[in-house]
Amino acid sequence: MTTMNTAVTEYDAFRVQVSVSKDDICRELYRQNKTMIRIKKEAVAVRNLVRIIDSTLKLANSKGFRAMTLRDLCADSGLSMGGLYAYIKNKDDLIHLIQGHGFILTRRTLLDFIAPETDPHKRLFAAVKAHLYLSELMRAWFYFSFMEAKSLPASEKKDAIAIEQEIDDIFHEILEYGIKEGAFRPVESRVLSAMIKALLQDWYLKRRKYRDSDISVEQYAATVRDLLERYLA
Amino acid sequence: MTTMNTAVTEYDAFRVQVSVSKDDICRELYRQNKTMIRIKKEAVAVRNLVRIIDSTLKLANSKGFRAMTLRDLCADSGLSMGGLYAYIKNKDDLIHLIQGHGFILTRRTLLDFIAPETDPHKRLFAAVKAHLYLSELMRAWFYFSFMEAKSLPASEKKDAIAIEQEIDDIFHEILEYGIKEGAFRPVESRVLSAMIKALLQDWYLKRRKYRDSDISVEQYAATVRDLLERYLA
DNA sequence: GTCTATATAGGGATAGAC
DNA sequence: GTCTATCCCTATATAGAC
Repeated sequence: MTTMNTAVTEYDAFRVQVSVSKDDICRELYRQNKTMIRIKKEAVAVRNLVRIIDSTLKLANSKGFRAMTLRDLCADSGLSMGGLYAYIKNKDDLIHLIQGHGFILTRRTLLDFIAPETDPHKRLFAAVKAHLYLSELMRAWFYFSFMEAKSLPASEKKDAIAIEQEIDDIFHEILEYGIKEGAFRPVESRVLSAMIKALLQDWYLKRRKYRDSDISVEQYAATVRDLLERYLA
Repeated sequence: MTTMNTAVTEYDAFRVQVSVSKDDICRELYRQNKTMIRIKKEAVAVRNLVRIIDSTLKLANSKGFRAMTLRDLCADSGLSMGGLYAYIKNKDDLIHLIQGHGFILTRRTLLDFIAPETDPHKRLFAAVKAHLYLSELMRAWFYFSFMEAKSLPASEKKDAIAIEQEIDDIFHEILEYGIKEGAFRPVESRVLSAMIKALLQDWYLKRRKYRDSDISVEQYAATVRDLLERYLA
């Protein structure tokens, strides 16, 4: 490897490693929703899906999904009403389209990143970092999913809750394992894992605040680790 | 005082002390908004305001403010459309009506509860408890304000952000003071106060989860204190 | 002060041209 | 595959009776 002048942060490395590009995700979305989408050419469909999802996230996150009209969406994305309706059969399908990936990707990423770690301390920190870095990378998705969770149709809401629970469980398990191994002192692992999630969530819910205070994702991750290490020591 | 068989928790005592009843708050709201409200008899107005606000919080918190129709609201509150419009001039006034009090009350309560404490440890824990207990007492208000913050008209949004900042500052000040006094080790107090708020917020954002896990507000408060004490030691 | 009935607009959804 | 024009319903808001 050649020497580089620019500082490569751990987050940068993470970004390269997961490499979830908009195009990749929209391509996957297209393939998953071929029955609903009327467009046959993949290249065209993916290009428009990127625009649709970008605009939906932007508008819904700034004024709320319900307050966003499809005319707003068309104006922002450059599509016409007719064009838009080649990709969805109704407005709620936009939620469906967006929702599917965020949480599943989170779960996969968390598991991928803790898998190689056997030491409880390292496992815990790996999970914390994976969650923070991923939500940093896809903060619009995370924010949307959190804010519009109540708008989900019953069936999807159940899925969303289940996946949330799984993420909870990942942290709970790491804590329980660490306690059993004697790496952590015995604590109420249920309460603590809930709190860990609260801290991770704040990173994408209050993104602006942290940006204004010049707090980087690495710094935040380090503080969370520090807080947990001292509590568990 | 006579001895009692039922266990009186600290939270119960808090509730008595702040004694923010729905009626009191709605009476204050009525007086503040006399220009907008067409009803002249205070007793009548307050009774209806209680119903309107109760129903709005209930419906908006379950499906979102925008998704809630005024017909929903009328059905739930028992008022007619005409009746409702004696209290507001448009739907957004409902936000205005509800929003005003929560944060201001929080600030007042926080300051009241930390004022008598001089020891940094006690001050910090008093603020934590005051925030948790108040949000427990008025969780619908807190949840609504958080979720509908983006729907606020620009002028009110500015106020809301300013008050939020003030609450942040209260914690920041306690930490800085404690560090200066040597009661706490030197830490990044900005990051930590942001995290404290994240933990406090989670209590009302994820109320169901904590209820399902049988975690009481006192237990949560104790864990937060423990976490902070160990971090700051 | 409260109700019912009604006006109006705005937004979701579609038909059909190109 | 994409656009424009239009349909139609729903939800806000008001007028006017009681």
